[in-house]
Amino acid sequence: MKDLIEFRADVLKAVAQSTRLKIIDFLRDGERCVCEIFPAIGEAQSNTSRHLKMMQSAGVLSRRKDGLKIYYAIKHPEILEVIDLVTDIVKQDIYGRHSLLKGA
Amino acid sequence: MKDLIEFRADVLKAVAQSTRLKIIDFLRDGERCVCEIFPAIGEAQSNTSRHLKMMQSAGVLSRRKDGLKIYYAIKHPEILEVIDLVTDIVKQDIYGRHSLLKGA
DNA sequence: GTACTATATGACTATATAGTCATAAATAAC
DNA sequence: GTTATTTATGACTATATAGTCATATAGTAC
Repeated sequence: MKDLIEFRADVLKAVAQSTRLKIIDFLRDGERCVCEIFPAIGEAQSNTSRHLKMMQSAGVLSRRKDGLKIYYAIKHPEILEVIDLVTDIVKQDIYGRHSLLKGA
Repeated sequence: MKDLIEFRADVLKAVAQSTRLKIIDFLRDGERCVCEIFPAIGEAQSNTSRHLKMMQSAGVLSRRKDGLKIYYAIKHPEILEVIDLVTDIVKQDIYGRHSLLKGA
């Protein structure tokens, strides 16, 4: 049976990919249906649907059905804190290291 | 060139795997050499070395050489906050969902 | 120099992942 | 019923990842 460490890895994996990070950023303002999400992030509907399902399975997104549409939302606000902390790390470390902030 | 979103994905990927989470947990108390890390987590030296290198490349670990030994440490304390937040999510959500807390 | 210790890496296998395209399933409107 | 809309999924390809084993590299002790 899966233990705590594997569940933690699953949640982290669910947010550790560019397309999924774009989805999460788009969901910051609240729930959105698939038909709003995939054009916003510039990915195919089928690929977007797979990523949404994956994040829901990991416990990162919630899913609500309303007629034809399926609305996804960020399930735990802590996920946004996680991403903001990682953004801090990147800005301190990697961005500096690669001199991407020449203009800043 | 890599953009902010890809660097964030790299950092998250660096912590989104069981073996690497074990390493990070072991490094909570401070820096350790490879010869201490791999027996502690129960992995082969070569595999441990690859994971350490990967985490250092992503900016998650620092590396210090002292004679024959290489000491790795958590570079940004925010990483531990990230993992603690994810642990909270798992305890709220996944652990509950899978009824692993029957005794709690 | 040799012998030993600690770490990294090349070559490989097996599995997982991201993405595409076509299509299925479910609901809505008529 | 038919048609249109929205989402999910099967089948597939290409790439990435985790791990193993043997060996190379770098430093220490003699």
